[in-house]
Amino acid sequence: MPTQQPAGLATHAFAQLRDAIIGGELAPGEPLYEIHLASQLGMSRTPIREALKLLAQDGYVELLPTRGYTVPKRSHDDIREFFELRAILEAGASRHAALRATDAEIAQLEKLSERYEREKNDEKWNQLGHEFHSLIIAAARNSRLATMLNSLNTQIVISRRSVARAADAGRRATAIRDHRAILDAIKARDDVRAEKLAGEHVWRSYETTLKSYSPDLFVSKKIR
Amino acid sequence: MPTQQPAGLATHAFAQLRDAIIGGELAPGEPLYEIHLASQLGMSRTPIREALKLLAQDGYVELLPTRGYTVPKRSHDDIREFFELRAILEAGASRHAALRATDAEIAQLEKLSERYEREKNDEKWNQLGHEFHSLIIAAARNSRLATMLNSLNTQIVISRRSVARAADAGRRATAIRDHRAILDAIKARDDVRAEKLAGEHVWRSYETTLKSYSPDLFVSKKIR
DNA sequence: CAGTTATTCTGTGTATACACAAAGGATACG
DNA sequence: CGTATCCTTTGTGTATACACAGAATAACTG
Repeated sequence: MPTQQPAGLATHAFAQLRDAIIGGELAPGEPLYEIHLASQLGMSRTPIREALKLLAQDGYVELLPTRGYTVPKRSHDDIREFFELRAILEAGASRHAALRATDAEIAQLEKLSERYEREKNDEKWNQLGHEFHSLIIAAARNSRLATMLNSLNTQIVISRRSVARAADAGRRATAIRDHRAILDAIKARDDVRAEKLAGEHVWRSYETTLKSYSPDLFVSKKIR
Repeated sequence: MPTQQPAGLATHAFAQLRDAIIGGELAPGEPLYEIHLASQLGMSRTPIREALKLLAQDGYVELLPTRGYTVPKRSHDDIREFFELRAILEAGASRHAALRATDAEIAQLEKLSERYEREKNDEKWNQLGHEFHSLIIAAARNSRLATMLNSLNTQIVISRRSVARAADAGRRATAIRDHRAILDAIKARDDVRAEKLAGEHVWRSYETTLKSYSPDLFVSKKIR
């Protein structure tokens, strides 16, 4: 039996709405009305309200003055901010992970990495990549950092959904090479290199995302 | 006339409670009851509830299973996480600020820095230091990063309040030297150096905070 | 017919009543 | 006197009713 600790309608509404937004069933720009959602989810306005307030604080929805909630549209500047932040945090996490990961964690990373390199199915491949990052984050031993990064990563997923991008072969090879390099740095306990590589890795994924988001506006920049 | 845009009792309650926690009027470990706070602030439970939920998400209060809210006690591990996170973010902000700050912003930083070095009053001196950091964060051009850092910084203030520390002469001199060095790096548009210096600066402030928090448990570590 | 003003309609903001679960203490029983 | 059970108390979780503000629309006027 899974963890059945808090329950609560508000929690349920939160998860339900968040997944709907991530899944793309609620498109950006779409208005969200408490009353409507309440009847739709079979509960009163109160728990819906709480869920929306929480979602708003995480950036999943936006509250217009007194006119209601909407799923926000992401501007190019928003995308940039997301990835900058993620690059900073992921780099920091990798640095700490290089110094703090247990041998068992490193072995697990190695295993994950091998499966990652072999996996053909796009969906599963993405999932494995996500697990790899999560494990590094866990090894960094900073719960607040972990919470932020996880929230940020799911939000970035939203941005990607909105452009229906493809995982072409080139991107795949690059990602695999990046992951391998980061793992090697962690195994060598080289925190400085792990930090640098993780930052560059995120930056590269930013470039591909941006490219598919709006090809004509894309300009290549030097990685630092 | 000041900005009178959102208003709302919930917003008011949020600010009121947050300031009470920061100010130390609500001590860590103290239980917070919706009903009590409601009558105390002259409003109903509803806006109080919202404020508490939001405060909980920011880490200002903690929600026990179904037994109510409390102001959380900070463990040494919490303090470490705070400062690690702040070091990572502040370093990243400084790096971007070095590349993006306008000449006007740099001039303003220069001015602030001079006042900072001269100011004798402890209270005002701290305030100026905070403004210095805020300006750098603003120059980094990342609103999400800014929001996180500001929230984090006020929470760190809480940890400090709880130990009533003194700004001794040594700490003051070190801080002034650090700020000057960071400013120089930004003026030189040297993002790598700015990043490194900002990280080290936060780390040093961690050491002093930890020292005053529990002198006997303090162990000096090498800065990286 | 255009521009201005009422009015209604739709949404959130707030207050309040009730449901329910858990902790603490009193009481009955061994 | 110790222990288990029941009851009361105290708190949050949820539902609902009302207040209020803004936008859209209808009506009115020149």
